[in-house]
This record gives sequence, structure tokens and C-alpha cells, in this order.
Amino acid sequence: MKAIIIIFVKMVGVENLSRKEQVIRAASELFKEKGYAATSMRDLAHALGIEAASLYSHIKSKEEILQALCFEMAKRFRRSLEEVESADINFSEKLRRGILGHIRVMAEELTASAVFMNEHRHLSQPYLRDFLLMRINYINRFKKIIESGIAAGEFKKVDTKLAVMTLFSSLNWMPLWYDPSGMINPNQLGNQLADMLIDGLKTK
Amino acid sequence: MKAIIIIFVKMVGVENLSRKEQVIRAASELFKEKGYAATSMRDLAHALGIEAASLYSHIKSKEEILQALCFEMAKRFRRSLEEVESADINFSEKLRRGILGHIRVMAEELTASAVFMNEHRHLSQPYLRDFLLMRINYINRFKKIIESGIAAGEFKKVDTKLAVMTLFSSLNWMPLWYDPSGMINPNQLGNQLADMLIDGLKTK
DNA sequence: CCTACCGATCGGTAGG
DNA sequence: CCTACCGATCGGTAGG
Repeated sequence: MKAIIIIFVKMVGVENLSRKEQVIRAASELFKEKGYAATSMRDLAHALGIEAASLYSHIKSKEEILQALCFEMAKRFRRSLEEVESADINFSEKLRRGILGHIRVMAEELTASAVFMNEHRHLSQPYLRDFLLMRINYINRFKKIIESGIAAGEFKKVDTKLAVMTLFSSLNWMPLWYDPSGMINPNQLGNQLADMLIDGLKTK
Repeated sequence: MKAIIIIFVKMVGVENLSRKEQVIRAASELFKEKGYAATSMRDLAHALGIEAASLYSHIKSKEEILQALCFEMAKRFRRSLEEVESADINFSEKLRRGILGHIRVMAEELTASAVFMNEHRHLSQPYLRDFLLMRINYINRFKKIIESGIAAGEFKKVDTKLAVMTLFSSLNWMPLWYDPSGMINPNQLGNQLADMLIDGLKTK
């Protein structure tokens, strides 16, 4: 009897979680497509085949969905970079692996990545502030890799701000044009992007 | 008497135009800051110190402002590229000048550029369709320069879609981080970006 | 998860 | 450029 209750409780738990997950995923698609502000809770409810009021059994507010999305993605990106930083490799290789990791995370959650990048500004305070601090920290860690590479003589003495912003621009736009069903996989894409940025377009 | 009427008519014309310009510019700032959907006509009116209803003496609708902004910028970008295409220079130089032209246009209208890039999706049909066609055409002309450069042996055999999307990502994010009051001017910025993409980060 | 509903705000119009 | 106002829609709550 106890076992049955535990199973039942677990199932309810799972069901709640997965229903909330479903709501967040459906929202993610709509936020990507139409933008956060232009997506209504009625749009979202319609996509799930329920009434707008019913959404509030699973989430506290529209913004809570955006918060969950943005901070979950931020966490994944951070973890991916931490693995690279601790590796004992040269700076070109660190940069390459940082790029590969970022693209892998993005490819796993293409829709959420697009929202993460385009819609985070609709976070209210203090979430927006926290989010931006995390982002600038992440960018600065890539910048440090480039600076270290310059100091070590691996990279040219470029403007590091320009270099890192160019890198991030390229990375961040990808969810908007990358076709995961296409011929090129995330790893190949990452390697080609790294080649291009590190070695340039020009034949030697 | 006739002269006076003509002068009067001209002044009214200029005044209407410049007031409409003011409305579009104020809207541009708000659209960049908060996004198109999250900017209300009351926000815009407040920024101009008038009532929301008064805006409609100068513009027909909220979307008309976005249309004016987007298509004006598209026209500028197109003109800039046309000058480059007709020049008799090699493909590295064509690419470089294309980049410089794009950045110059952006730097002249930083706010409008940011809106152009981030908010065009809120255009309704058939404007959205026209806009996207113009954009794909513009991108394809850059892509052709890269393809020609590869065919001529100037560039490596990279994935041209990746190369051109990387280029555009970098260009399009600039309005969000470039500080025109900083030490680097648009020309320097363009040259450094071109150097980086064409020659790469790595020391030879 | 639903029905019924709330106050606030939206883009825009009429008429001056 | 204003006052006065419109119908539609917004995010969200009460209560079941």
C-alpha cells in the first residue's frame, strides 16, 4: 500500500513536472516565432489546447516562463565553458573547444537558445540585472582566452573587444539560421567557425 | 503674393516632414530599447510631450513607423553595396569595402540599424515578405563575392553559407555594442573586422 | 483544467 | 494638437 502511494505521488510529481515542461517548451516556440511581448497567454493556451486561465495551475506568471528558460540556458553555457577552462591545452585549442561547447549547447536547445538571445531584455529586475551580469562574465572569460593567446604570441594583437563581440555575434545568430536537419552537424559547424575565425578566409 | 504662398506651403511641408521625422526618431529609440511590441503609442507620445491621439496627425499607424524605418535602412544598405560591386578590384578588397560600407551606413543611423535588425519581424504582410526578399538578396550578393573569391583562389574553400552568416551576424550585432563616442571610428572598426575575417586571428 | 470575470491598457477614431 | 471615447485584448484571479 505504501509502495502504491509512493508510486502514485511520484507519478503526479512527474506529471506536474512534465506538464510544466510542456508549457515552457510551447512558450519557447512562440517566443522565438513572435517575440515575448507579442505572444499572449491565450496564444500559448491555444497551442496547448487548453484555456488561458488553466496555464496558471502550472506556472505563476508569463515572465516566470522566460526566467526559467533564460537561466536554464545560462547555466548550461556556463558549465560548458568551465570544462574547457580547466583543460591543459593551448589557447587556440581552448578557444576552439569553447566555441564547440557553446554550439553543442545551442544545438541541443535551438529554440530556447534563440529566446535566450533575443528575448532576455523582457526580464524584469532583479532578474535582468543578474542575467546581464552572468552574460558579461561569460563573454569576459572568452575574452581572457583571446588575451592570453595574444600574450602567448599565438594570436595577433587584435582589438580583443571586437574579436570577442564578433565571435559572440556569430554564435548567437546561429539558432536563427542553423538547420539541424541539414548536412552539417554541430561539431562540424563549430570546427569550421573556429577555423574561419582563427585562420581567416584568405589562402596563405 | 504668389511667392509668399509658395514659401508658406514649403514651410508647412518642411514642418510636417520634420515633425514626422521627429516622431520616427523618437519611436526608433523606444523600439530599440523596449522592442516594437512592448512600446505603446502612449510611450511614444510621452517621449514627444504630446497626447497619443495627436501622433495620428503625423503617421497613419504604429506599423507605418516601423515600415518607414526598415525600408529606409534597406535602401541605404543596398546603395552602399551597389557602389562596391561595380568597382574593378579583387575579391578580398570587394569584401572589405562591402564591410566598410555596411558599417558606415550603420554608424550613421545606429538606432535605426538596431531596429532594422531586431524588429523587422513585426512587419505585417506583404511588407515582411518584401523585406525578407531584399535581405536575402543583399546577403546573397555578399555570398557571391566570397564564392568568386574562392573560385579565383583568393579565399579558402570554406562553407560559404557559414562564412556569410558569420559576417552578417557580426555586422548586425554591432549596433547593440558599438560605442560611437569611443576611441575607434567606423572605418577603423570595419577594417579591423575585415582583417580578422579575411586573415584570421592566428599569427602566421 | 474550466467558467466567469476583473481592471488595465492597447491602437486608433471622431470631432474640433 | 487636444478631449473624449471606442471595442479589443491583455495578464491574471476566484472559485470550483
